Amino acid sequence: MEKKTFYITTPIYYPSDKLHIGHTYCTVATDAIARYKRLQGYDVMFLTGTDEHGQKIETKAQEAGCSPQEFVDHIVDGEHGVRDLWKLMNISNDRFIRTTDDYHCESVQKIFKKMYENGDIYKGAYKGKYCTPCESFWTESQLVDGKCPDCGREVHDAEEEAYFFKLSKYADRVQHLLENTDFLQPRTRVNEMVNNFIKPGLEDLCVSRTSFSWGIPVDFDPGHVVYVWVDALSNYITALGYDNDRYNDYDRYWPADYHIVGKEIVRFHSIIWPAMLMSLGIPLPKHVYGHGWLVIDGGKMSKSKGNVVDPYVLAGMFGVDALRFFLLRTFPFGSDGNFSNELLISTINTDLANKLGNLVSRTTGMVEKYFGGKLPADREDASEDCELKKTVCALRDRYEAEMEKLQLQNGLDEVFKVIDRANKYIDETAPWVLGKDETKRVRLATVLYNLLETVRVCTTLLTPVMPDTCDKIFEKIGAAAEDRTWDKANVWGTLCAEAQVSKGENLFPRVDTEKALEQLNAMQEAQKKAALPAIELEPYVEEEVDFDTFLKSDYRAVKIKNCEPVKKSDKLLKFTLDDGSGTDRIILSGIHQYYEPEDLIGKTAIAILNLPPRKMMGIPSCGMLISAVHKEKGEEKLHLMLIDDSVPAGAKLC
RNA sequence: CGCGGGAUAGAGCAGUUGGUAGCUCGUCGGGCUCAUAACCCGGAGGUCGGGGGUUCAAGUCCCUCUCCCGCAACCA
Repeated sequence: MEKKTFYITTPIYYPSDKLHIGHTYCTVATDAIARYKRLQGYDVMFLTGTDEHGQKIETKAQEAGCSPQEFVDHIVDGEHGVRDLWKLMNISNDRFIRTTDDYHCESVQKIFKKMYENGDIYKGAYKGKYCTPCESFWTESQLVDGKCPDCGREVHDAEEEAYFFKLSKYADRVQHLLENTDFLQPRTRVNEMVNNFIKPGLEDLCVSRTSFSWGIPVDFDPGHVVYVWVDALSNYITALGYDNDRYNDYDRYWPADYHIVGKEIVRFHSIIWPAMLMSLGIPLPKHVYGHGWLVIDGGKMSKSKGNVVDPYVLAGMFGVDALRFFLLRTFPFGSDGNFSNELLISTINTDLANKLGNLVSRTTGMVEKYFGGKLPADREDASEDCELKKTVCALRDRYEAEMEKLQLQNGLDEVFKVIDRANKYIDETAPWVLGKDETKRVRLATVLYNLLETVRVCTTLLTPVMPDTCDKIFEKIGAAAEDRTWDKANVWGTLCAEAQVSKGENLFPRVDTEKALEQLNAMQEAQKKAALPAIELEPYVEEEVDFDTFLKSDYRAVKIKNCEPVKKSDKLLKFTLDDGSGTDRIILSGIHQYYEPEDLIGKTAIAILNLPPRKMMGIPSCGMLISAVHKEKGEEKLHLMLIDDSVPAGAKLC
């Protein structure tokens, strides 16, 4: 009989930087689900990979002084790269796709062309804010204080020729999909998508660019490269061989059962991706699951905060399985979870060392101590065994119910309830008392066998989360290959009556919390410092500015007559200035995080007056105050240029 | 101003269709000695963010307010 298939994917990660604990969380979770399905007997296809194109990579490569391809090769295949990380974390992906793979590029060109030919992609103009020195387009919302977020310089309206996908055409069908099916999970994500993106009206989507070149060329229009959406999202089908000859599994595995994605990219997977597939006329994936984030102290993990957690460090200190277990046991999969080293250590000590590890240790220890590692075959049941047996046999179903909802933490919780029960059972039956009475040998053997069986079932169900550790436990309790299956996980009495049992090494040594925390803090501190340059300067402008142009810039000393925060804005301050002309001048400047308004009133600053007026938060700003900017240890620093108060208002700088 | 999420014992969290408020850590007391100073039992500790409403009954449903976090579109 043909096995049922199960196709599951992680996002393809963007290798502009090393991956962190958040990526690891997502991939480990997906891996555990894939392993769970394999355990159940499914024919599983588990895909992960990297999304390697785009301007950011192009820029990063330039900074590193290598080609974009060399840059991504290093991050993906280099030491401590993406592949290394997944190998370390024992990720069982069946396939790994890179969007720079030849077959993927070919397929994407065909997909793009198909959508163009069926009329869903058309040529138009992409309008945005353009920063000439950076050669970058930005959206209004990306701008920092109305300026280029990369270099801080002024941007101007510009447009470039681009291809657009008729996303709007599919808005109704997508809305129906989200609202009336279980396509997008957990359900809480649905409102977010519909209210934020669909109801205000879906705009057509820009799917090509000419402003950078690191991407898949549009084959029928040189100069254009395919922009991220069509390129990246297509990976889920090209990796199966859609429109290419590299693989041949599309018919077998598509549509996908689950795309597991972080909540930040739910939008792309639940709106754009289905619309693209509708356009291509191919079936939609069954589910998109948007998991939560690991946050630190309630806030987002970020490089600038210097609180990014390195999975290599944690796996090295505590072991891969302990880390995998912690990630899946502790956090509810659908919502955010608060990560901390303290929590990690306490989870390892409580669940893994004290409960699971200790249960295995005391059980196997007693089999060795009282029976030399091999139980006799005779049994003598007692009434107190019934409850344990019933609980253990019912465990698989309870676990399955949670796992099917992808509530991994609840599934694990069910297993640990049984482990707790087993530890209690030892207390109730007091084997050490039985051990002192020669006439109770058979009863003692029964108690220990019941414990071994309990351990066997729990271990089977923990395998998807801790594959290596579970193998070790199976070894210790003498479980044969056929005792380790899903089918036997709700059957009592599977383990051979005279199985060879050995105690061996402890599975999870207790962690000395104080020492470990100290070590971690020291490492993270060192890492933080090493990663950040002491002082970072804006890149120098290579291009020359001719003298006449320079002279056109009208820099003047100005007196700050008044200064107040702009309502509803975190950053903007509104300055009322005396520029010597007799008329007040209003300039807005986004420096509230550096200065309090009352500290600036009465000071003398420098402004350029003849910039075209520009509205921010509805208020026109006539000019710009001049500040000196740089970065210290990665932190943006800004100093407003204040000059001697004896300089009169309006004095020209030249 | 918009959208979404959150607020439950000292800390971190769970609470499905409304029906005696749970778990882990910590804390206090007891038990046990097979085990990784672990394990087992018991106690203390909660006006379930504030206010109002529906109901025989609300942590759970409705309204409103306060505070925290995130998102705001072509940015993975």
